[in-house]
Amino acid sequence: MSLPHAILTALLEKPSSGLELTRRFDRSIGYFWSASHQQIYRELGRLERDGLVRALPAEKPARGRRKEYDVLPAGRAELARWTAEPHDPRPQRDPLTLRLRAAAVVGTAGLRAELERHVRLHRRRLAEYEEIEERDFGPGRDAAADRLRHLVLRGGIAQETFWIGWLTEAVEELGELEGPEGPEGQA
Amino acid sequence: MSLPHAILTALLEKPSSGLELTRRFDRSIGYFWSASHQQIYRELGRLERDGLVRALPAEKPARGRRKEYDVLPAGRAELARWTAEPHDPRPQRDPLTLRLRAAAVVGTAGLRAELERHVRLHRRRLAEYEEIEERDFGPGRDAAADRLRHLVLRGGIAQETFWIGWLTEAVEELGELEGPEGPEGQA
DNA sequence: CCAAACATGTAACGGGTTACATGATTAC
DNA sequence: GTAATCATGTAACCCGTTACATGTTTGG
Repeated sequence: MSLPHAILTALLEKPSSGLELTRRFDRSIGYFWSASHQQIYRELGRLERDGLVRALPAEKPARGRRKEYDVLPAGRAELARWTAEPHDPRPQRDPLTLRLRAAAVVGTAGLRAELERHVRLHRRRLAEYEEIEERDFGPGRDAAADRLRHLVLRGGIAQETFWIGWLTEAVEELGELEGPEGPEGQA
Repeated sequence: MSLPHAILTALLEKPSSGLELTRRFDRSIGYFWSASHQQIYRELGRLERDGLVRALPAEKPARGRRKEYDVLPAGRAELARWTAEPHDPRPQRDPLTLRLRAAAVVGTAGLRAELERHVRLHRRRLAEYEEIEERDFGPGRDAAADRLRHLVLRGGIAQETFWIGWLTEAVEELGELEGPEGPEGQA
């Protein structure tokens, strides 16, 4: 039950239409909570029905017409409640690790290239983060109000750094198992 | 679409009943792919229907009677296919990070204690991993066949280490924002 | 005999994904 | 006018969660 709270957070930062939210869930917010436009419209409907957000009055509301939302007091209260409430970490589900375990049984054919591809993806993501850090939190720009935002960004950077390091180790390990000639299939 | 493949991997490692699988998904496999018994029974039914696994013949199959499964050739082939196939990393969804971002808008009240609780949870998980590492991969015990399993475990250890480090930093940051007297609510 | 533990399920529901539908605005 | 783009939606499906149901074996 986090999507509504992600939307409330986004709308408190800046009132938006569904499409604008979708765009923001592809960038900053999407770095730690992604959502498709279908999810967002469905959830906006519920939040409006439940009195947590409202659509700003438009002259002629209709399908295809831009609808801007902002957060009502009840929405802000609900977000504050949820933020302070304890939640256990979600159960782990990492397909790539699972595939390594599977490879121990059915063979490592093809996995090495895939791991290298993931290294590249994580490197790209890390570069994005570092660019944002330099732009938004460079020397002399770290305003006190942005401390939490910077903290979150550093978390993303550390996370990507972890992936790159571990995946690189995994590639080396597979290399030793497979030998220099390439994959051998069934181990 | 990873649950069936997690089950196939588990069954190839060792043919099991539904309940045994459930137990294993609470320990080793569950460290990177968790599943409830309801999920497991539902999925075992589908895998059997699709000819990927079979229930070992029992004299009188009935509800409440133990049913042991093992993997058919088609199941092994499907697992090998899936393991080698490219898959993009899943979209990020981290509620704790989201809550930090929300806290930047509605205030940090209560969050510090929650972060400290998460640090404790991750420390405990890390201790489990390190215990397993010492038991299974201690000096002189690192057989070549277990290289991949050890690699996966080191990944878990690095991941937990990342969380502990970042969350500790987050606690300090909140401490500075809130001051020594405690939370102040709305920032 | 009865309780506890073992063991296998069913049903309902919400979230996330994919595919598709429809209307409005803008640029050519 | 019409094609592209902006913008909001609907429908169907599967996965994961929660709650509940039912039968079997074991120990006292």
